[in-house]
Amino acid sequence: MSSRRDKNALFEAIALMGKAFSSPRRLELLDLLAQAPRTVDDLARASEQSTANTSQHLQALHASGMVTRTREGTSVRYALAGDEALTVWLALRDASVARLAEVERAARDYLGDEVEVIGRDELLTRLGKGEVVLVDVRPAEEFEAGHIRGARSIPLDELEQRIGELPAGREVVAYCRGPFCAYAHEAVRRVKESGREARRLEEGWPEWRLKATHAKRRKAA
Amino acid sequence: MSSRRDKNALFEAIALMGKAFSSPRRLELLDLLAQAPRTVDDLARASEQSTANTSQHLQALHASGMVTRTREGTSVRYALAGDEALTVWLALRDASVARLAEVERAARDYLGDEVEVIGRDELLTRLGKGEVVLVDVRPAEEFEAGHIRGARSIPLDELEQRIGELPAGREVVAYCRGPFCAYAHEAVRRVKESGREARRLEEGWPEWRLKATHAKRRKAA
DNA sequence: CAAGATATCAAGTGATCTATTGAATAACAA
DNA sequence: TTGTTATTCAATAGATCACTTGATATCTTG
Repeated sequence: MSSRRDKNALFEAIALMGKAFSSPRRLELLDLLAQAPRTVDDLARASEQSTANTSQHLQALHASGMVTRTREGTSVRYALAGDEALTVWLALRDASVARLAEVERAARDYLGDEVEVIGRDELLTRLGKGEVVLVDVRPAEEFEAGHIRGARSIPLDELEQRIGELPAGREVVAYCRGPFCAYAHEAVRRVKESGREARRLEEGWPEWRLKATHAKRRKAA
Repeated sequence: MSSRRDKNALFEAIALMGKAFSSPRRLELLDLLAQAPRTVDDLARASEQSTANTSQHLQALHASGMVTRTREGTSVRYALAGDEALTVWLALRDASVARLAEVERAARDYLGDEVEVIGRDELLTRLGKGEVVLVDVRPAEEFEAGHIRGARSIPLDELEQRIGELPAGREVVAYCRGPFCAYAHEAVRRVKESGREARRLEEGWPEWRLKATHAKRRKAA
């Protein structure tokens, strides 16, 4: 009992999953998969790297237990492996923001000026009163794979044309993939330019969904 | 806006923290630090590796933002960097158990036969009724650094001599560092050999503490 | 200030990881 | 079958990482 060999084996096994988080490319793939399942080719295009390299990283992620893989005709669809996997990724992301100044700096550079935010609770109460209109500005496929109840889909690149669709007199709230996603920031800026009130939802879709299922489970118990 | 360079920088910054989890040695150090702050020398002994190597890994962990460092006279004390850090580590640990068969196998080899467990809620109600006696079987320093309210400290290697201290007629519940810690398993086996009822608490100290502070915060809000 | 303990640094070696290239395979459609 | 598309494999060069050894720096105590 308590043998060094067994203990090493245990931590080596955990490190197998840990390796998933040691490469920026893999993290970007995880971030994309947190929105919706995708094919290799799709992920390669979205992360702007070669297909071969994407495939190799995806295989590494699969070996680490973070993603699942299903063949669909000629292509292969990868998906995040359950809520545990999502939870780890979100925890790492949040911890890195909290503890590493580099991440905050990089995020500021990437996202541009901060815009006003609204939190989960306030959004829910104002949505209930019909005071706001909630817009999902991610690409349409991601909206279809899952979205916040009551949101309408206007992908960022259609916002300019379709801004008239939004009912007047209500504040606009935009959300996208998460705190590092530039879409909602940009959307809020554009809506405000058109002379309307707008804020960004603090949460992105993955963390919203996770909190929602937790709440449901707590209620059920 | 939305430039590839900035996006890469962002994920590279997060991967800085991610690298903390890619080495089994570092994971073992994190696991130890989740119990209590410790000095380099102490950690080197506990993880059975050279001081120089331990120091290097600890510096890597420090660079990754997972641990803090304070000089104390001639030695340096490392500690986990806040609840965010603990949360990531626990999330990774749990996800790896859920997703990787290798971890379960390694854990079984290390821990030996499973013993009966008791959950958080049942323990709390039975503790309230005075039906159980809760024993912390970790080393005394870890008990001193923090423990479950109402527990008494009997380190595993003193259990044999001190087993008489335990009030008769009450079930014994033992806990230690977490699901991969062999102390509680072994303690339960020994207590049962002496003819008393005993179970192992499912949670270890770090996750118990984290849940407790969450509950407190929810209450405060 | 000298001695002793603790931690870190520096250099080196073997191992592992990353991204690239071009070839190989699998599923499908004509 | 043959061609087309999507994915994976194999080989490789360069970079990074892990661990060792021996020297160095820092703080405390006598």
